[in-house]
Amino acid sequence: MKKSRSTAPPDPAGAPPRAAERIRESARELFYREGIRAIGVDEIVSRAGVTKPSLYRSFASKDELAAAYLEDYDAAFWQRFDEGAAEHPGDPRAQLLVYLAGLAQRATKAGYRGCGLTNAAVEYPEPGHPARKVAEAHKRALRERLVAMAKQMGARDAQALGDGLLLLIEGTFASGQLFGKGGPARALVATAERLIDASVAED
Amino acid sequence: MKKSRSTAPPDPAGAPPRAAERIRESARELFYREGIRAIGVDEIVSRAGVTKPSLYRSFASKDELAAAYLEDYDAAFWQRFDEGAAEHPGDPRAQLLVYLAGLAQRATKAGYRGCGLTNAAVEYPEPGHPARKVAEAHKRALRERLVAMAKQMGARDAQALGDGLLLLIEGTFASGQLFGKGGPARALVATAERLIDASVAED
DNA sequence: CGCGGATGTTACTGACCGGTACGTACAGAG
DNA sequence: CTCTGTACGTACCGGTCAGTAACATCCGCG
Repeated sequence: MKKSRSTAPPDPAGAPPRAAERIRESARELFYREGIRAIGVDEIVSRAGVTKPSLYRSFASKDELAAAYLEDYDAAFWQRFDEGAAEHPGDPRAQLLVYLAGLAQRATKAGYRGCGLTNAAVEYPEPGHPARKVAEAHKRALRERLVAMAKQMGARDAQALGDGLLLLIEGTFASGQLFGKGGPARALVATAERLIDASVAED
Repeated sequence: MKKSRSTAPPDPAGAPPRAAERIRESARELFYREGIRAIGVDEIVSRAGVTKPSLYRSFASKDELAAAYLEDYDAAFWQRFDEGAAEHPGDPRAQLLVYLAGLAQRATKAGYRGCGLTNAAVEYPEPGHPARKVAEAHKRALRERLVAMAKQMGARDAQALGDGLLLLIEGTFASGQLFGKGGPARALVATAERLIDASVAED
């Protein structure tokens, strides 16, 4: 029974599902759900339906695979962040609140696992680690983006408002996976609104 | 069992530094600094100057040792939280801000590692894990405490203010270890003040 | 057909993991 | 002095980890 033969889908657009791609997919699911340190490479390749040498032909090490997973995560984050913003062109306050509303909804569901990038930084405190470098770069970019939006909103102190919003977002990532359903993340939008309003008001 | 007096240790006072205590100490340092999954039991006992069987005479497993470490961490947290509160009896706003100011200072130093309890929950997403149970119980208690303080402050919606403050605190834990020195945690106190003021104002 | 690149197969390494069977040093009781 | 309980160390277990070597197979292309 060569079942693996029949399970292979007829690749539609000429591009066959490369082994590296399947590995990235299963790494993304398993690393995010269980944590990077908790998942061995054998589990990843077995879920991807490939073998270990295929993994090491595309990735130099497990650490580099973790970094690749985080780069995928980073791209997916910005896509979600921006697609909400597109609904309200020129209105940074509304743009941010759309993202926050979606985040709050996800973070108050059971089984929520927070931000893969933040989680990776928790798992790898060592400064030079490939995974941590990706996570830190992402968070720096997010901070800059939030400060820029705060400035567009007309905040008296854009840095302070941007940082305050970042604290709320990271707090949602963390408490979402600590409390699950009905957690404090349900207060996210109202808290952000209150904070923004108090930060752009006239002196 | 007859009058088993021999079960009690012979010298209750002036007890020598027992192996279990030294293990707890080194577990606390290593687990917090490097992460629980990153540290093997060999490293703990070698740092404690004892041997592995001594560990397993006092703790049923590494997971139980991790839970014990988190219980110590929980006790230390509340001691720090309460000792700041003692400076301002009857003034919950000032009590909270004292704690937040200290937290912000710690979280903006290089090498900050966040909250050991939150980190443990990130490392162990599995619901029934001993370490996770301690972490979740701690966070539930913290949430209740913050909501109670919000009520004392006269917030219109004490649950919302308490949850908002929890988001800020967790966000500080996370972003402190992501950004290190000069991170967004420096905005913590001002943000909290703004949020509290906006939550207790008259309608 | 033959070539070459990508993948699978099998088996292996050395290090490390959490955990344990068993021997030993010492203190108090008789 | 022996008996006994306790606290500790020595040496080891089976399993899992990340990573690799050697070789077989598939498949598209010329």
